[in-house]
Amino acid sequence: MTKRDAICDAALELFAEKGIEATTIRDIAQRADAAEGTLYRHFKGKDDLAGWLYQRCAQELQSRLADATATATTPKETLEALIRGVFEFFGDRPTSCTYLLSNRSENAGGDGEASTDVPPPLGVFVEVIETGQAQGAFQNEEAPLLAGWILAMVQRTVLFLKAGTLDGSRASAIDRTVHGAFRLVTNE
Amino acid sequence: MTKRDAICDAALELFAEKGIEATTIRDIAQRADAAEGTLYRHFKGKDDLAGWLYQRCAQELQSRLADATATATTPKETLEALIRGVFEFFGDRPTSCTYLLSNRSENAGGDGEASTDVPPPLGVFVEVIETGQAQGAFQNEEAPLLAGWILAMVQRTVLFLKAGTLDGSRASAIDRTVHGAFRLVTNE
Amino acid sequence: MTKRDAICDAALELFAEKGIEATTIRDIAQRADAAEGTLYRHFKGKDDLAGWLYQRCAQELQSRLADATATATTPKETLEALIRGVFEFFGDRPTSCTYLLSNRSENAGGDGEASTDVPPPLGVFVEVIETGQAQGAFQNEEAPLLAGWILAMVQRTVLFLKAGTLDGSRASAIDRTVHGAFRLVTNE
Amino acid sequence: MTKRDAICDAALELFAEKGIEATTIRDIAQRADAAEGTLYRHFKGKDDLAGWLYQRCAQELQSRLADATATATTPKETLEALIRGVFEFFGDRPTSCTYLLSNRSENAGGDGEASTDVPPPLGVFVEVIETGQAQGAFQNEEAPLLAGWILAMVQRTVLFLKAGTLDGSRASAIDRTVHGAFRLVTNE
DNA sequence: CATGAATGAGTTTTCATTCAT
DNA sequence: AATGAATGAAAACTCATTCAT
Repeated sequence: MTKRDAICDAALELFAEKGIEATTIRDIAQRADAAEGTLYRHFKGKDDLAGWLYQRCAQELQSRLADATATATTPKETLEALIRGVFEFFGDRPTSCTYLLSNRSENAGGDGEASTDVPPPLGVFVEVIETGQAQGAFQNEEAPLLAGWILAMVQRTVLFLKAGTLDGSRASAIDRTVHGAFRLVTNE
Repeated sequence: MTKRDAICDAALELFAEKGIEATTIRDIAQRADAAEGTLYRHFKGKDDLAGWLYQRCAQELQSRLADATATATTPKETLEALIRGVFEFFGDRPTSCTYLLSNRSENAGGDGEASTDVPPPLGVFVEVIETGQAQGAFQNEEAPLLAGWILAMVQRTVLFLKAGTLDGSRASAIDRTVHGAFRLVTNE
Repeated sequence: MTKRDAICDAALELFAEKGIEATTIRDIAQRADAAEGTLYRHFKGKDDLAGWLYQRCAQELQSRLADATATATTPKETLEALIRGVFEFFGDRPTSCTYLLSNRSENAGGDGEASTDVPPPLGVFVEVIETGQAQGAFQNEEAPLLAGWILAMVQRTVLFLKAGTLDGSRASAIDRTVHGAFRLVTNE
Repeated sequence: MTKRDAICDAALELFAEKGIEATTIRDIAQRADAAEGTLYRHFKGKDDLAGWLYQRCAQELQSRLADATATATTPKETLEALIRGVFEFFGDRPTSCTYLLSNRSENAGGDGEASTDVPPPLGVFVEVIETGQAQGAFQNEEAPLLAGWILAMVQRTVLFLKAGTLDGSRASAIDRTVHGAFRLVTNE
């Protein structure tokens, strides 16, 4: 593992733990066992690093969701695959996910979408919902709003799981979230 | 209006606009037309001020929701009143609401609940949902989870309203959120 | 007791406890149960107050030493009376004494003598010693040096008494200091 | 010479000249020709720096006194060597000595001994005096008290020397202090 | 590539002093 | 006389960034 990777890992952890602003270059360097100056050999600065990590996390989630939907056929199946994909992403890459969903990404994205605190996979959800609506499987609510709601539910469930305040198992929480989302979008 | 109030107002605005960390004491003092030292006569420091504002906002929302539910009789009506109460609070006190729902309050609360990024009114929602479940009006999903989901939906809708990315009117968005929440919790 | 007196008492205590610089106007006002501005009605500022207290303490010690030597006849008796007078002063006015002997008076005196950290009663001691030398009772060492040494011994003994690190009683420590001073100055 | 050393030297000088509280970080940085922030790379803050300097000075004096007593055989000789050692230390390291003896070290030491304003070498003096008492060469007064008195005398003489208020030469003042200490402790 | 001491601008904080009440 | 909120200048401290090694 190169110093660059060590710095990325350390920064991702710290950004997820304390937020970008509260994390200092020295914090990152210490956890990465690197010198402070080394960071500047690979990134323009802290904001650049944060933006880069954000993009990397978003892309990873994106490609993971693409995989998740590959085998699904109906809109309902696809939506379920998407939701499970987000949870899976959280299981495998908890730090990335925490960072991505924590609303801590703040201005890390740089673009306008981030400013509304909507995580990047929103678009995929919107597409699926629109398809479902065209097929009459989903109710006719504004698709971005439905997508936003579902993502918000997932995000909140992830936080509950992290906090350990839910009754059943992790798998059960995921099942219930899928079920909840279906209640929200399906026609009956 | 005293200088203290001016400082509170200025700080609330700035915290909502830019977040706590990005707001400097100087920012606050300038907008409040006060000297920097004046802030320290009334608060221990920025964090103390942020915590105090958080408590004040939370209490205001709390009492507003108490009022909102006063005339409601059935759980369904109460839940609707709560949701509309949150939206109303946002209409009347947009800054307080933005601050409260922005996940920017970060560690301003100081207590455990804040750490899961759950806004304080969660408890009121949980109570109503449990009552509804006892009466057989609401489905038997874990009450805190349902409450969390609904609050997450409301929060997201508020953000969409702020961003102006929704199709219909503000009133329509509120109606649709109430409707969505019902789909989530009611037994058919 | 007037506010002015309360302020003086509070300031003297705090100056003795923490030193002049480490004591804030607010500290004084709080302990005196007075407003911060009240101090400025009676004194020009903190330094003025410190100087005034220093003078008052010094004068009190001075007059006490004058009394103490009133009944003494020989230089030896007078010297003993002076030393006991300083200890007595410390017993009756511990705060004043602490302040006076603490080398904390720093630049409170304003004059040159204070800069060498020599407490004001030095002059009285010098006179007695010179008289004793003229009568052949005391050894012919430079009188200010002898006086400085004796005062230094007394000061150190006072500190030991305050710290409670001495074996015998307070009275015994005083006796022994007198005895030690005699060894230093008498001709056999 | 590194910046760190420059900062230490500058701080020691300023602490000795004006005291710790009256010395600002900017004072130190300017005299050391360093940026203010540089100080914080090496020390936690002013108090940390002061404590570190205090320890360094105390150790230096300690080791110097150890050297001074190496060739002495009798307790009397050793005591003389110690006293001359303190004066020598003052000659070679006037700043360190001034700082150490100035009662300005205030709470810089952090330990209990410093609170009684007793400079660290007290212990060495106590040992020598106890040895002398065991051999019958010194009078049977409490050893720490005798040691405290002698150190107080030396300290006062040093201040007189700095102030230039003594009649004879520096060497003579030292001789006379040794002589005075002997009067205080020897049996006849 | 890697280092970490040094920088200095910006931020927080303190506190003696003033002044309207 | 007494008050205490307000001031603002100065102090302490932080930290992203640079650069010589």
